Amino acid sequence: MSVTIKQIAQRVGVSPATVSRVLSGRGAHLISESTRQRVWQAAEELGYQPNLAARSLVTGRTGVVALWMSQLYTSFHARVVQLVEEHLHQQGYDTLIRCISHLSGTAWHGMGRVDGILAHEGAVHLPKVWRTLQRRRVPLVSMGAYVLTETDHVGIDLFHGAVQAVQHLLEVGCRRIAYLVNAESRYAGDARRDGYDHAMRAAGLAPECIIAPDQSRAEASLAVRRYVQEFGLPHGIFCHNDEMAIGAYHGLRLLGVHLPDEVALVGCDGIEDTEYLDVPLTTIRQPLEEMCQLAVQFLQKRLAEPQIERQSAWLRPKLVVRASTQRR
Amino acid sequence: MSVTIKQIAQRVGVSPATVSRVLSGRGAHLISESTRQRVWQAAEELGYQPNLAARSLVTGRTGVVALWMSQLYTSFHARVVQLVEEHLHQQGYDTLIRCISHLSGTAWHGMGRVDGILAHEGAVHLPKVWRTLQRRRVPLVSMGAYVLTETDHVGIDLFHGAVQAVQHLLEVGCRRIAYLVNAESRYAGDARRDGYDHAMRAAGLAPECIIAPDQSRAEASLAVRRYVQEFGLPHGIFCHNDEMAIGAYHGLRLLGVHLPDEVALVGCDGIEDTEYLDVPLTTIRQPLEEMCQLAVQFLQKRLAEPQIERQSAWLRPKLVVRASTQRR
DNA sequence: TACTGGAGTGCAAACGTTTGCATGAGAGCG
DNA sequence: CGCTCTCATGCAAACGTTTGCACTCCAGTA
Repeated sequence: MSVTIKQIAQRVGVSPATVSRVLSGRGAHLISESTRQRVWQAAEELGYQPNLAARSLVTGRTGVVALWMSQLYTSFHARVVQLVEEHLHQQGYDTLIRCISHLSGTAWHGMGRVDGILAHEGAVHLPKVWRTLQRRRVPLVSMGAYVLTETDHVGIDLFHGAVQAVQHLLEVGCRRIAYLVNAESRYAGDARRDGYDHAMRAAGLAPECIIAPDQSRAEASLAVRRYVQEFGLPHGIFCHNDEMAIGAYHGLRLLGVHLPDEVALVGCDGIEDTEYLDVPLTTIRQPLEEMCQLAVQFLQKRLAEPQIERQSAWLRPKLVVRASTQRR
Repeated sequence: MSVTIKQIAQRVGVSPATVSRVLSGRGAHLISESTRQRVWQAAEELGYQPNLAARSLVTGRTGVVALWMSQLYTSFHARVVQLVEEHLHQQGYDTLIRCISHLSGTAWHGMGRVDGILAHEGAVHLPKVWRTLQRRRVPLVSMGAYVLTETDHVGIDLFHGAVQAVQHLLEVGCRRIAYLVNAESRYAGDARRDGYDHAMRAAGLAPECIIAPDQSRAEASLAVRRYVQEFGLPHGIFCHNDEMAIGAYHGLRLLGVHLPDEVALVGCDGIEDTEYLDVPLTTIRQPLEEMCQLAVQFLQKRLAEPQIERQSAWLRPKLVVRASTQRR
C-alpha cells in the first residue's frame, strides 16, 4: 500500500540499508553525496513517509512524550498544555495528552507508546501509579506546585507564595485573614496552606479557613457567602487559586461587599481572567513558561543520559498587586 | 530487557501464537479455558506489557487519534481538549495533541503515528495541508464553527447564532449595532460576520465593524475605546467571541460606560468567564459536548467502515441571555 | 471400521525498519 | 607490485507481534 524503503532502493538501484541511512539521518554522513541526492529525490517523488512503528520497533524510541494533567478545566491548564506542547514540538517530540480526572482505571495501556512522561500537579501521586512507573523505569518529570520529589521535578514554591500573599495582606492593614480552599486540597500536604499558617502564626494571628466542597467558582462563591453570614466579614481572603478567587469575588459582590475597602482579596496562579474583572485581583503568579521549559529540558537530559542523578528545581512565584488589595 | 510473548510461551509451555491469541484478545475464543488462564497468570507474574510498536507494525493500527487545535490559549479550547480526550479515552484511544498556532513548518512527521485526525476550527484549512491529508487518505473529522465540508464534519451554525444575537439586540431596542472582530477573521468566510450582516440588512440597518488586530482581550479593549471616541457609542455590540467580549467590557468600563443601559453587549462561545463579571454577559453558547461526542463517533465509524459516504452534522448554538442585555 | 468435522494448537511468514559486520574498489605509499 | 587504509555500500539478522494455513486429536456418525 504505502511506500517503503525497498521501493526507493529498487528505483535508485541501491540497497535498503543505504536508503535507511540516508533518510533516517543516522548514517547519512557515510553515504556519498550523489547517492544521497538520488535517494532524497526518489523519496520525494514517491511521497515516502517512514513507517514509525517499524522504526520504533528497532530503535526502541517513539518520539512521543506523554503529558499527564490532573485536570483540564481552566485556562490555567490550557496554558500548561500549550507551553509544554510548544517546547516538545521544538525538540521534535509529539505530545500525548492524558487527563487523570476522569480515569476509568489506574492501568494505562499506552505507556509503551511514549519515551517519557511529564506529570503536572497530582497526576502521578497515587502510590499504585507511582510504583508501576518505578517498576517500568519510565523517565518521568513531575512539575507544578504539588510535586513528586522522588523523581526529576520542577516545583513551584507556593509555600513562599502564600507567605508573600499573607504578608502583603498584613501590610495593607488586614488582621483577620481567611484562607479559602476546597475540601480535597485542604489536607494533601498543601504548601499554600502551610505557608498561610506559617505566616499567620509568625504574625501572632489565628488562621481561619473557608472550605468549599470543590474548586469550582460556583461553590467558592457559595462558601464565602455562607461563611460571611455566619462569622462576619474578614479583613482579607487568600484563595487557593484564581478560579476560587473569582468565585469569592462573585459571592462578595452578591453580598454587596465592596472591594478592596471592605475586604481585600488575593488569588493564586496568575490566569488572565482575574485581570479583567471590574476590580482586578491581586494574585500570586506561577512562572509557567519557565516551569514548562525546564521540565522539557530535564526530560530530554534524562532521555539522553538515563543514569544521571536526580534533577530538581524550585521556582518562585511572584506577587502581582492589583486593585483588589489597594486601598485608598 | 522487557518481557515478550516468547518468554510467556516458554513458561506456559505453548507457542507464541497461542499467547498472542490470548493476550491480544483477537483469537481468545479459539483457545481452551485452561490454557487461557495459564497464559494470563504467566503474563501477570512476569509483568508483561505488549510492545505496541510491534503490534502496530503488523496490524496497521495505532490506537492513537490526533487532535489538531487551531489555538490553545483560552478555557474554551481547554474544554474542547478535555471533552475530546474524554470521549476518545472511553473508546480506547489515546489522544495526541498538536497545536497549529506555533508550527515551524506544514510538514508533519507524525501522521503515521495516528489512526485518524480530529481537527478543530481552521487547523486543517491550509490547502497544502489538506492536499497532503487527501493524498495519504488519513481519516479526518473537521469540527467547530469553521469547518471543512469536503470531509466528515461537525459544524456549529454560527450564522444562525449571529442572527439570534442581532435579533435579540434589536428586541431590546438597539438600532446601531456594531460587530467587534479581529482583523484575520474578518474575511475568512466567517459565518458570524455573514449572519450579522444578513440580520442587519433584513432589519434595514447598516452594518458597522470594530476591528481589532487580534483576538486578545487587550486589543479588543483598546479597539472599542478608540472606536467609541471616534464614532460615538453604538446601542449594542456583538462580539466575535467571548474573549473579545470581555475585552470590550473592560474597554467600556474604562470609558465609564454603563452596561447594559448605555450599551448592550453580546459575546459568543459560552465560556464560564463571562458569567462571573460584575455584569454577566449575554452570549451564544456552542454545544461543545455534543460536538465533541459526535466528532469522535464519526471518526470511529469512518475507521470501522472506510468506504461509507461523507458524514455531516450541523449543531445549533443557543442564545443565553444575561444581564449585559437586560435593560430595566 | 472409515469418514467427517470441529476444537485447540503450532509453524512460519510476514510487517518495515535499523545496524553490526563484511566486502570491494580505489588511493596512497614504500 | 603488494600492502594498508579509507570510503561507500550490501547482507542479513534482528526488533516483537499477528495471522493464514496446516496439523493432530477426539468425538460423533453412517
